[in-house]
Amino acid sequence: MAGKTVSLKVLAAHLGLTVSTVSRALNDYADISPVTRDRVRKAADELGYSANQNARRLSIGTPETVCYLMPRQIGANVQPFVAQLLAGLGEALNDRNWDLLVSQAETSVGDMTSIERLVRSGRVAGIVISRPLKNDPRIKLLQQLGCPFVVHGRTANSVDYAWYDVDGEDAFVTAINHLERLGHRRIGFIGAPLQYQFAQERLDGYTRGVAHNGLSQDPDLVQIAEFTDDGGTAAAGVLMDLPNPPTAIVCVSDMMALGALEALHARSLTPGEDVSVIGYDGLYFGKHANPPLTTLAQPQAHAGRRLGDILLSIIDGADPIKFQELQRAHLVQRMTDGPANVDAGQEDVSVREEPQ
Amino acid sequence: MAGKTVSLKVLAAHLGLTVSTVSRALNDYADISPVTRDRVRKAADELGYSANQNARRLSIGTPETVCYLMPRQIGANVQPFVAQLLAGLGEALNDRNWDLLVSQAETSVGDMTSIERLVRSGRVAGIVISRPLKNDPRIKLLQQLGCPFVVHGRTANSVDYAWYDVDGEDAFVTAINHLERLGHRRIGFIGAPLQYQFAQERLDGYTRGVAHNGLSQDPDLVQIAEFTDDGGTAAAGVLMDLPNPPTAIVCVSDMMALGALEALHARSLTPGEDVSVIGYDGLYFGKHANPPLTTLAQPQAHAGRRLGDILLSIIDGADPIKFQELQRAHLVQRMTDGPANVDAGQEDVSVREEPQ
DNA sequence: CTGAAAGCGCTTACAG
DNA sequence: CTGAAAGCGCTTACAG
Repeated sequence: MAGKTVSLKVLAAHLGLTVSTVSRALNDYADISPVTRDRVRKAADELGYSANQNARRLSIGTPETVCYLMPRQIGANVQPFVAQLLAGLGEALNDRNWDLLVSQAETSVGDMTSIERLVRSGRVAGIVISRPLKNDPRIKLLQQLGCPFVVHGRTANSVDYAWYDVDGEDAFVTAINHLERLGHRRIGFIGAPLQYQFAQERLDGYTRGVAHNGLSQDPDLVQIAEFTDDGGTAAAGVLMDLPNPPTAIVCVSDMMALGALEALHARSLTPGEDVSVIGYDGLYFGKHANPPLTTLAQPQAHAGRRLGDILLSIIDGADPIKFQELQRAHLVQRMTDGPANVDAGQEDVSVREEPQ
Repeated sequence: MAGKTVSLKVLAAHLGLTVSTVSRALNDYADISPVTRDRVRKAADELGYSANQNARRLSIGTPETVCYLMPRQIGANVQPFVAQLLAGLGEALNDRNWDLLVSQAETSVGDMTSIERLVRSGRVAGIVISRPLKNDPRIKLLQQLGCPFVVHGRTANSVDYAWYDVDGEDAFVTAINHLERLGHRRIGFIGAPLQYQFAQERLDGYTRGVAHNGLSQDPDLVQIAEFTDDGGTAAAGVLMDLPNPPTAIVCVSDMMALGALEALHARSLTPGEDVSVIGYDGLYFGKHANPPLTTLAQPQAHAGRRLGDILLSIIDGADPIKFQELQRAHLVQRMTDGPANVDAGQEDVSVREEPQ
């Protein structure tokens, strides 16, 4: 019923003042008498006045809005981190009463078009993008458009823009070191398509860890598959069916690791005893896997907040390259890592190679 | 480098026309000569012109924007459906080039304030809210403000607004019927705090199913707990430690069901054999639970798209109460449901009641 | 301390 | 078919 929206003009008339005075009173101009200021404030509250933002933003020349470019689903994966990221971004923006827009394009080309439109039509003052490709054309576009942005993740060449990422390479070195201490010498790697930078980074970490520890560098131990649980199952199947299978497997994501567990179960192998498996992401859900999944957990909780703060700083004029922040993942030991059991793998293979 | 944003005025000057003509050419007015129209279009493309939306929307009198009020986390739960919902909403809005805003308040009171501000400041033409309370004050507020909205879920009294929901009551009747056919006579219910309407609905379904099938109506079989996996573990613990424990348990969410599985494992009970467990949500992840979780799956995929379309229809003037859509959940049988095993439960209790 | 006026970048009757 | 002008609802120099 209070459906009628009240404008500055109406409020001013109600007070017997001009819009000019009322506007300045509401915006805390110093040259407004305290008495008037309070009168105006009170009336605004009573009438439920709230400045029309389209008008205000047109006038002040900024959209006071930031856009999160939601990543498309890769494979069948849901994106459990999106809600958390948005909450954090929103928190950062709330502090100055800015708005958060969400956009998701159907295709990569669509992404380019919508970024260009979003910026050119003055709808956003900055953009956050997630999970970039190795060589992501959106970054060059944003730079050309002169639009402030921050990347959640990194590209191959990440020197000249702002990003916030978790050190996947370091994480995989950590995983390999851990497995080496448990006595593993042949460790498999289940990866995702390498056009994603995160996939490449994690493979680099695996490669470095394996070399550094003098472990087997058998190329068959590296399996790239579709970025889903089924991809993980397929890749683990290939690994375990090798003449000389690994005693441990590291996976680029928890979802792929869960798939890998299925492949072990199908071969009557016990994860964590016969074969160790380590995932990546730290999904809460892994706690309830069969058995509970050991994983490299990313510190996701503050990513959104931090990305928001960084973007606002850049919009305020800070130099983007001052914001290149690398977080560390940490190992969360649950039940799928354990001492190397060389026999188990071998035995299994010989059984399958000599059917009854 | 193309950082300069080009305005109508610049474009018009470039063409030797007035902004009036150029604007109408771009907006497909019939009274513009085809030749001019094409010339204008071409120049706009070349200069990368895109109408400033703040100005445009101020002029046409609608924000062309819709807001999704993101639910706060309940307990430790992530909201895996948020990304999917946003994608669907975005799809519906994309068709007319509208924008999607996301807002999350810290508190319920904050929700009220931000809704009022969002509407009064002319930032949004409509709002989508998720997971309402039994008696949700936001709904009355939106009605008073005269702001078009649609609810994802329902309140206790849902006659006079638009909603899109899954029939939780029906789903739980289905679950009870299924378990009854498997021979279960004592079925436990693990619920969430009843201020959420979905929690009440699902309990109603349980109650109805149990009564209809003449099963035990022992009040101890109903356990309300915190809406998390730990809550599920605690509630299942209470149920299984009853003198006469249930042979099956239905849970209001998959997350709580996963917690319940832990309680069974802790008592060396095998889910699906000794005690059946059925969850609700159809989380993909349940596939990898220990053992894979039987669940009532909600048809989530199109919720966002449908909510978006409904909201746009209402904004266009349609009567909200024409949009009250109830979807059905369906049983996804994985490994945690099975024939009643009355002995197991009893045996277990007696063992615990007579320590060695 | 307050008011009158211009301007933000569009759209859209209204003339011609 | 095109142009000149008013208006959307604000903000902000500029007078007084």
